[in-house]
Amino acid sequence: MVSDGIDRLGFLIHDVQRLMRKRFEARASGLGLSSAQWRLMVRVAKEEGITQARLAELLEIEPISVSRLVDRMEEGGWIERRSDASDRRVRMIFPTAKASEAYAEVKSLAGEVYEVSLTGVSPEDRRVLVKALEVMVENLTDAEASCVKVKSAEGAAA
Amino acid sequence: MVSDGIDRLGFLIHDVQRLMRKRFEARASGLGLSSAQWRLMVRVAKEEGITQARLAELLEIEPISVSRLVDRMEEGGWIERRSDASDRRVRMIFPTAKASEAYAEVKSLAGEVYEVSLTGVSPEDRRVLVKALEVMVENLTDAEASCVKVKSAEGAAA
DNA sequence: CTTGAATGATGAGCACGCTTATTATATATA
DNA sequence: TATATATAATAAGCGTGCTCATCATTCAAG
Repeated sequence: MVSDGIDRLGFLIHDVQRLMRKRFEARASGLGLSSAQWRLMVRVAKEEGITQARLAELLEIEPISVSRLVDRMEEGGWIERRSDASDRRVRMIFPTAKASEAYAEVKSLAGEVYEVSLTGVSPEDRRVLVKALEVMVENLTDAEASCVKVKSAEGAAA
Repeated sequence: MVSDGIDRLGFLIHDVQRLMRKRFEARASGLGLSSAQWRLMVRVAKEEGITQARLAELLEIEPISVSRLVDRMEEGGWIERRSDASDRRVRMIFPTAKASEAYAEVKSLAGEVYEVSLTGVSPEDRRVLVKALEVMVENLTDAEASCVKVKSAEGAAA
């Protein structure tokens, strides 16, 4: 049915993601910051004192993954855990001075990767690309619900 | 400078890849096949008896990663390692009957994921999307060489 | 034949995602 | 008050990528 490259969409997306991450990490490795850590850092910079649970929600990863990521970032001196006096269950996450200083530089690094990857793609096509990717995220996020339903149904049946 | 979404390109690509993988695996979990295993399977189906080293090259992952992946796929009954009489270092990889039987079904599953994710994206925009992704893979593959400091070695020596 | 480099595969151990289960705390309700 | 449920974080252990190191084998030079 599709011979226009759609049948390789998954492979393409996978490759682009892998190559972008690889290149970003080659650039940022001098700082000792991985792409996963950078994603988390962006959220912490936007909302200092954010909780781990909220980070998990925003990053759409599991709380345990945040826990491990924060462990390593705390070890690396990027962020700091502080207790919340009003709710002793939560850990509030703050960027360190080191993180605040590196922020603009890393953001610029990410921008460079985007520019390199989009070389030769027209502004118009860039808009179409971004729009298509946004639609895909929406479609797949919606789809997840029906997916989870199926899964829990399976689980209940089993 | 960029307020058109390009500054979120990495996050978008990351999210789409993660969601597509998640959805594919939710569908294929009944078969016990992960997306990484499926990528390898496609190569093995196209070239039975392919070596692990060649798989690493085609999949652009490290030989050790292929080794582990093949371990689990052999355990899962998807592929079979055979020795090469003419070179006792190599392990030739063959699909099992189970793999051959499942191939069409899994391919169809992948196609479904693509269709879901592209719902609402016009044929024209799909072409632009695929083309842009292909260009990005090229740019990032080229860039990789210049990225690693061995550019001089490659450029001068070659 | 022997030595040494190159190649194919793998082991050890790490990063970052996951599922499942546990602990501590907060909150709603009998 | 006592109990039940919900929430925040973490522990244990797995999959899939990585780097670095190792082993066996092949091949090129001597």
